[in-house]
Amino acid sequence: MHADFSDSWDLFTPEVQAMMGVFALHWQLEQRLIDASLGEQLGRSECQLLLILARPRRMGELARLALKAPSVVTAAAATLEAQGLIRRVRDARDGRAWLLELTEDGQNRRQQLVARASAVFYETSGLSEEEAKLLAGLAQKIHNKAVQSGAVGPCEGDET
Amino acid sequence: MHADFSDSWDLFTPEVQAMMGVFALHWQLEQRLIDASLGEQLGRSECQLLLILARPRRMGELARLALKAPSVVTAAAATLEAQGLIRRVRDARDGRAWLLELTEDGQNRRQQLVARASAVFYETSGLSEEEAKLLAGLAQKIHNKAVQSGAVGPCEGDET
DNA sequence: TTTAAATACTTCATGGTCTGAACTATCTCG
DNA sequence: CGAGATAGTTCAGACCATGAAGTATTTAAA
Repeated sequence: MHADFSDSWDLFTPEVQAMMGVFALHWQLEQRLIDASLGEQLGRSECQLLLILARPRRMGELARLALKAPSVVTAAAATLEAQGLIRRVRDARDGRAWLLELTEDGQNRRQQLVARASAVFYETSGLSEEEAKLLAGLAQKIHNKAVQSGAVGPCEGDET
Repeated sequence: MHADFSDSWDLFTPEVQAMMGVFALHWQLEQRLIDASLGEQLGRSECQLLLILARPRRMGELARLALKAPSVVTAAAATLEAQGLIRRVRDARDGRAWLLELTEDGQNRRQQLVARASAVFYETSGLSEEEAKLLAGLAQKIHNKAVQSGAVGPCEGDET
């Protein structure tokens, strides 16, 4: 159809162009990832958490990394736990905090999700593997910066 | 801040890394753009529409380009019109369709928004101008592809 | 010309997701 | 021990998007 920007993409500044690409990719990824995850009750937050959980993390950490409110993580964790994908363990170093870690099922499920995400990524972005790596490089900078600005918190002692 | 991935970013595949950067940037941009637009009643959709409206477009076109349902565009257009930022004109070539075009106020508002978006973009992404251009290049491919897959329409051949 | 089907947009009810405030439990420090 | 900070939880309300049904207009066939 004639609904692309081939005629007027140049009317946008590079920054706006970048934004529109980001919006488009984000929308497609979320949409198709969730559609693909049907059969289980995984929503957006659950998928995102699963992706981030490459290794055990505290819930507060997860909230900051996913740029979500803590209450969202609580809800998502409850869902994931109910499906046996994660386990909650008290943080030995701070009895207030929970560590979320993947069960064996969770690890399998995560692998599937990562594979699915890669496929969807290439399908919807149309990028080559090299371009994807390029984007990944930019992404690291972006994500780090975003997490920092999002993390308004003055140093809390959750580190040591 | 201890909540970054400096310790484990490499645990993710490049595709997942890219996704996480995209998610982060998208979230920040939407959030901060809307916060900045307070004082007027501009929501996410309204901002997005304003950005796309570099030149008059039909509502259906806008829906496809923004990857939203037509009803969302209807609602957003009503808001923008109520604020005097856009004007609705019947498409001379098809009396069923409306063309949305910016009023003079709308053009000013759009310029502000673009400027604001650029600022927010650099602040939250931490990218250089060159990197932004790089990202913009990838973005065009992405957006085109996304719009195409989204446009399931029985529309005649834009090849493919 | 008349009529049926397709298209562009609108309206509305519904559901999903996020936010923010108030709450419990635990830790830290004096 | 007690005050204040921090980690997580709960819940109500707002926001946004979806999808089905409705109106107006065009297109094309009878």
